[in-house]
Amino acid sequence: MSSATAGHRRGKAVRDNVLTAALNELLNVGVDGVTVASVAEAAGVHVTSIYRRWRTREQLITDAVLSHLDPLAIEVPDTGSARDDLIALLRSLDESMSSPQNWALLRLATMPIEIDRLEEARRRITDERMTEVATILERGVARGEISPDVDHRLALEAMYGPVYARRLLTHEEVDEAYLAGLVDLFLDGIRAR
Amino acid sequence: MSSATAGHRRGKAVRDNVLTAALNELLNVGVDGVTVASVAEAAGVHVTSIYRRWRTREQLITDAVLSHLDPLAIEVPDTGSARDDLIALLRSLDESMSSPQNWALLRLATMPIEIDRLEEARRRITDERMTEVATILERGVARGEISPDVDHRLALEAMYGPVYARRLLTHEEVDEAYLAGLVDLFLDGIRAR
DNA sequence: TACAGAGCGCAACCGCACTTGCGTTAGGCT
DNA sequence: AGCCTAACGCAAGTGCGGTTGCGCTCTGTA
Repeated sequence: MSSATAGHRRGKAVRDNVLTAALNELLNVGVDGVTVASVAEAAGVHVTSIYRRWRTREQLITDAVLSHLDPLAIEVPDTGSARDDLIALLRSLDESMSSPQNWALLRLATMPIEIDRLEEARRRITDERMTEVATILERGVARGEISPDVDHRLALEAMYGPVYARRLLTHEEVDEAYLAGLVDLFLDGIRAR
Repeated sequence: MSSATAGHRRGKAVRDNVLTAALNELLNVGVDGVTVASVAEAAGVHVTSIYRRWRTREQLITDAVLSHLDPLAIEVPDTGSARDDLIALLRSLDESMSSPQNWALLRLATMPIEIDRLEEARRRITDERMTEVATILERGVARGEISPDVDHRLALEAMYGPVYARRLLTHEEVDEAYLAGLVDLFLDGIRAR
């Protein structure tokens, strides 16, 4: 009794069923189309059982997305030129937002909910991206293309920000010319010389 | 009858009452706290009448925000240095997001709703900001600080993007050091020289 | 003044998120 | 084997967003 595993252990199965059902619903009908009732039915579980484990619909969706997170597994681009590497990096960021899961994750992040796991996942993803941008920049430094005293974290935010803004805010298209223009701007700066 | 003003003209009063009531509710309880019922009660109007004019709660809120939009009326900073001007510009952008109205507008923009007036308002605000950044950059060019062949629109997006991203996505603090770092990055670029 | 019809009040209704209370079942433990 | 109890099933209910149909009321116009 003193152990944490008192009572039934069917809980695990229920949890797994619900989460996969929720993810399927999410991929089929989108973030806004997911209803707790439909998830419950698809999982062969009662609505009450869902609300016992997840307090809100948002937490359920968040958990479903996080527990089946796509392994980013990005090939760090290595074209031989820092400029092209950075463009490829931004393109891969933009393309990743086409995935329903990642898009759902992004939209959840914009909502005024404090979910620790969300915060943690965002940080994890950011860290992965950080290593990529670090690799690219360091290769660029070795080639003499990139200044050695660049704050990687700041550069990451500066380059990702506009792409996020277009996707989330203005909903404008993110085409190749835009990405190239951004990277060139970041490379050369706007200062006169 | 052939005129567009057939029937009652009480409509105008109802519309105004509802919109100001909605805005008050918005300022008091926040975007998510606004309920159509409470707005109706505060406006002395029935819920049905609201739904006749605005199809959804989102459209009501959007209309309320847009019809009472804060006149931006930004003083274009003129510190004598393009760097400080740009920092001040970003700071004023960030501060504007502290306003409940502007914050509501921003959050509405991130939602998957197609509201023409929202699109239009965003464009209008962007255009106003564009003239500011253009002024700053041109003054910088005249002083020899800024390169003359900078795409103003791209520069605007590039500098605003990270600020938006922090506010909307990571919810990290936007402090003076961050803004200064961003501006310096944009000024000098990351290319080695 | 009287008509016409647009605009509003009103009530009833649906769907969904979320809650509560209680009965039931399925494990782990002695 | 048999108890204990956590976890689930179930039913009923609340509140809010959104919709519909009908009847009344007010106002511009004939």
